[in-house]
Amino acid sequence: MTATVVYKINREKLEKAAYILRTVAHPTRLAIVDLLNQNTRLSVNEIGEILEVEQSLLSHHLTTMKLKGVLRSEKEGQSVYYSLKEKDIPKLIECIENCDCNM
Amino acid sequence: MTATVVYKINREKLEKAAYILRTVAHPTRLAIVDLLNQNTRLSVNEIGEILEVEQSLLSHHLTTMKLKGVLRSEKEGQSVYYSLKEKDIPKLIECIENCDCNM
DNA sequence: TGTTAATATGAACAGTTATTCATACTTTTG
DNA sequence: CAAAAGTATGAATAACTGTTCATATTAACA
Repeated sequence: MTATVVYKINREKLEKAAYILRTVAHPTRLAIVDLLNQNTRLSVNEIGEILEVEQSLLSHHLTTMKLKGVLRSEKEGQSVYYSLKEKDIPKLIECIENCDCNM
Repeated sequence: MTATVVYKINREKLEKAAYILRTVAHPTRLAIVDLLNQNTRLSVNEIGEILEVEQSLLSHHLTTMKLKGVLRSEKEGQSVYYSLKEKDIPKLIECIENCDCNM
């Protein structure tokens, strides 16, 4: 017997969502999103100091997040400033923060 | 010069959040969450039929999600019914669905 | 112009995750 | 009680991801 349930989200949307979630599903990267949600923009250096992440590793994270459409960057002198490209993403973080679940 | 920003989320919370996100950051698993959000509970069989996922693969996914605290299960006869353990998770999905971003 | 600061890049490796396949377990039914 | 239905398990492998290290690039500055 077939279940009488109609499935409503399409594959494409699911793939996209999963893609974004994967991009953000990392402690450091979550921290970056949170940080950039509070500060509009920060240089790589500043982020590195605040989060205490090694230069190269941080750069890799930032590059990835930019590549995947989560961040944008603008160069100014020697510094590169990163900011959130998608304002919807912090909402995700908010959900998680406000959730007092025992997971 | 040190950035004048205080960082507010702690490591532990970030790890937890990333852990949950990783668990859910997969098209099939997102679909499962969405499905169980609309239907309170479904058997493995039903989920498999609706999503057209192979038995063993689905079982692996469900087991993982249960193990990580996202789902719960109850056996009834031959069937095993899965349901959402954490009601906060669908909120994440909602965020994603309502987001018309170009990510 | 040579040195320093800020950031990026790429290769290498380790670790994790997804998928498949074969098989096992448990419950129902003929 | 044998067969079928529903589900789980474990091993094997492939694919992906995170991290480190060494090095490159670019801009500022003495």
